[in-house]
Amino acid sequence: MPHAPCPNPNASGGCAGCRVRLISVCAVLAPDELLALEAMAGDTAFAAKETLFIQGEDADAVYTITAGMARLYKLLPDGRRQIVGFALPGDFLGLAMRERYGFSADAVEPIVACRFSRSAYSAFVDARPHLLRRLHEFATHELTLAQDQMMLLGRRTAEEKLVSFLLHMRDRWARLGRASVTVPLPMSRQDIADFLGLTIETVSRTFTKLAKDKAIAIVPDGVRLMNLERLETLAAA
Amino acid sequence: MPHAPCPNPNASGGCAGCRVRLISVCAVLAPDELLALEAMAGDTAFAAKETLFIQGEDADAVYTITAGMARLYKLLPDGRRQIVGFALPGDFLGLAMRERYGFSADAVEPIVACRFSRSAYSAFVDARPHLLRRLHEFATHELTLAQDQMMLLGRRTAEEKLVSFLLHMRDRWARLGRASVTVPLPMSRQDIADFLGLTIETVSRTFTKLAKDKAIAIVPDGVRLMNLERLETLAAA
DNA sequence: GAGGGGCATTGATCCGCGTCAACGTCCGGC
DNA sequence: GCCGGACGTTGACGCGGATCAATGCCCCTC
Repeated sequence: MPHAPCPNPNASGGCAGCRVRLISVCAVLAPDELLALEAMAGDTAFAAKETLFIQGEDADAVYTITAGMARLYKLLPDGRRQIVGFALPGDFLGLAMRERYGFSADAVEPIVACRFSRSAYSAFVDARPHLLRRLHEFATHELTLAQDQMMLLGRRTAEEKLVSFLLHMRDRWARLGRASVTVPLPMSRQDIADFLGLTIETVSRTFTKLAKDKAIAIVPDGVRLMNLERLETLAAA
Repeated sequence: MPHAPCPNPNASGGCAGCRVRLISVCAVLAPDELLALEAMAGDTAFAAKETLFIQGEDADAVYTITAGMARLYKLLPDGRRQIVGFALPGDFLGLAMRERYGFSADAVEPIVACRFSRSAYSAFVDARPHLLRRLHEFATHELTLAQDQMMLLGRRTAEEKLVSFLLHMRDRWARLGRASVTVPLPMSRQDIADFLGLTIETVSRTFTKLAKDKAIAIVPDGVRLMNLERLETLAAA
């Protein structure tokens, strides 16, 4: 549920002034289309740990994240969890546009998201093939990432998994204009473990080992990449 | 490379008579569009183990499989392999429509595939939003399957992996009109292992264990599901 | 600033699956 | 019908990462 004081980053300027517009699906929309979209959009804020939606629920809304990070995950009946992705500003939730959500999503840290009713958004897309094309590009990009993640989960060691993850996160932050050797990791160790198919203890031990080897330095809410060459060798192997 | 005697299943009737048309992306095309598509199509046959394309190559063609099974896989520099999917009749290879192939594909058994040059196909799609929509549905379906596979690879045990795989293959054959408790498995044990993130020995041992438990029976080129209830319990857990 | 709860780290031990090795089975060729 | 090679199965053993358990470290609350 949206929280009361909504620090809407789009408040001034609307969609045209949205700071994630150019990296989101909205980048392909013309000014008049942005205005039409704006009429459908509802900005919502979510507190840390708050739920956006749950796997199996009626998919009545789609979202573009404008601030913060969400985790997307599936659960087994016995509680085992697999995080299938982390959503950052500019990311679109609801590519599938199915009747029901295929995974659950909740906020790692406070989030602001642009919300659309699925039926309205679907009609909007149907009338705009260039937006559909954009959505398809996003979907195939996600599919490629998912296949990379299959390789990681099925065939890589714990150390390779963690290093690949760090380099991947660095690249994602870089695309958001936050290129740095310091990689923010707002998610918990448990989240990282559930993304990489490991346990929290193995994640922690592997971080410690990499830090001992001076490949990384552990800093508050993230890591600093100290030896990129070595890290890239570990990830490539 | 295509082999000489090409047993083209579409030869009589063209696209309109294609036996996978209604389950392929082509199902949404009108008769006149099928004729236009037919002019672009080239049917090709591949022998078992023959390569359709290799990861990283220029993606100059897209395919719809019309007969046989292909394996889609990624390799690490040291030879570790992850199979990201098996393609069956009706499946489309080239959803991404990127400059380069994101994975390699080769024939598990003799294949017949409908081949299109990527540039021509891309132009064809651009002029037909309903086909783009169909491709997007295929892409999001693949994405959902990929996320299920992430759950399987990251969080399931060897036995759960194998049972889930068997039930999944049964459902795929069923959608092709070959519903049966006997599940054909034309791929090798090594292929199954590389799909499930296991070794060939573990796959073999797990098959033997399931057969000893009378949950399955191992038959030439497949398995017979003997105790569906038990198998479904194992897969759900 | 004392208490407490959530998260992370570290150590000891265990075990599922990988590794290594031997053997069996099928099948195609000559 | 014998041979050879590819593929599959089975057994013995080892290891990477899971499990179990204790401790540490924040940070929040009162």
